[in-house]
Amino acid sequence: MGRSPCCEKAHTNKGAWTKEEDQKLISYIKSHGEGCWRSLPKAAGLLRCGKSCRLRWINYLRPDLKRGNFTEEEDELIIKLHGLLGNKWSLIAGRLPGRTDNEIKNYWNTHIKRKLLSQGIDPQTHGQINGGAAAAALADPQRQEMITVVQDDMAVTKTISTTDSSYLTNSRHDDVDNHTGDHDHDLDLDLDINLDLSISLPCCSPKPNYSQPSSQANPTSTTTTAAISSPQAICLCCHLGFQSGEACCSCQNYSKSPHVLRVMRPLEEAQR
DNA sequence: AAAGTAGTCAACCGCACAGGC
DNA sequence: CGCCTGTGCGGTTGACTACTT
Repeated sequence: MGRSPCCEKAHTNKGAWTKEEDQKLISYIKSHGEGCWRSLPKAAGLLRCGKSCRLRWINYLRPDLKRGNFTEEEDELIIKLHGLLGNKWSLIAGRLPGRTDNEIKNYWNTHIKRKLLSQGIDPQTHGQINGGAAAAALADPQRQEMITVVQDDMAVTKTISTTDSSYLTNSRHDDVDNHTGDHDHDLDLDLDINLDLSISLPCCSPKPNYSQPSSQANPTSTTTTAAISSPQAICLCCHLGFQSGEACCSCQNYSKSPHVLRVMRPLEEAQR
């Protein structure tokens, strides 16, 4: 069937953005807010495709972007998150305040890949290039990552078994829902998933939407989850090597900030 | 100084999904 | 239920810059 083009390409500019275009986009979004990207270019007086506007805003013009070099801590976090999530750049970016998926993707491809290769680590499997130990560990059928999800508004949780290693290597954010559908027996509940992982750098600058009234409307009922209350689980942050309170905001602040996803694993696995 | 090469990163492309109709 | 639209994502490209010869 084929999709219709996202815009009338014959009348749109392409390539690098000019300062004038940037200014138009910024001032339009400042006064009207984000959203409705398809109609935005016309409304803002831009000869650009809506997708192009969105990309420009998200990757370059957004005021909360942190420009500049990545820190060692960010490096570490990206590597660890990539080991867990694969090429899910948007999810990884969600854990790095002020960084965009495109930026992280570029950084991965230009810096981290090379860094890992020079250390003899396969950037895809995160295993030793000659041994592949980590990849083997990932494929271990005994391995069970317990992901406890705290959903923003519904104030409910669910636990996902990720015995299937494809969950870690192939799933998109939205595939998780498919995954849950395919493995209902692994689930406690059949609900939507908020993939807002509660992993972040020590600075832990909160995302703006965390403070939205709707998210805070009912914080108390979400604070108790099976994983939290269970002594048989540890926080992924801790598992990844961060000391409690160092990078793991959720360990310390979880009860205060329930709108997080905690990736947990059984204690016996962690103790192995 | 010029040419060639490598590295970086903004931007584009195509695909998939959600939701409305 | 199927089609269509809007949006977001990951992969890729290509322009620009830095470095080397």
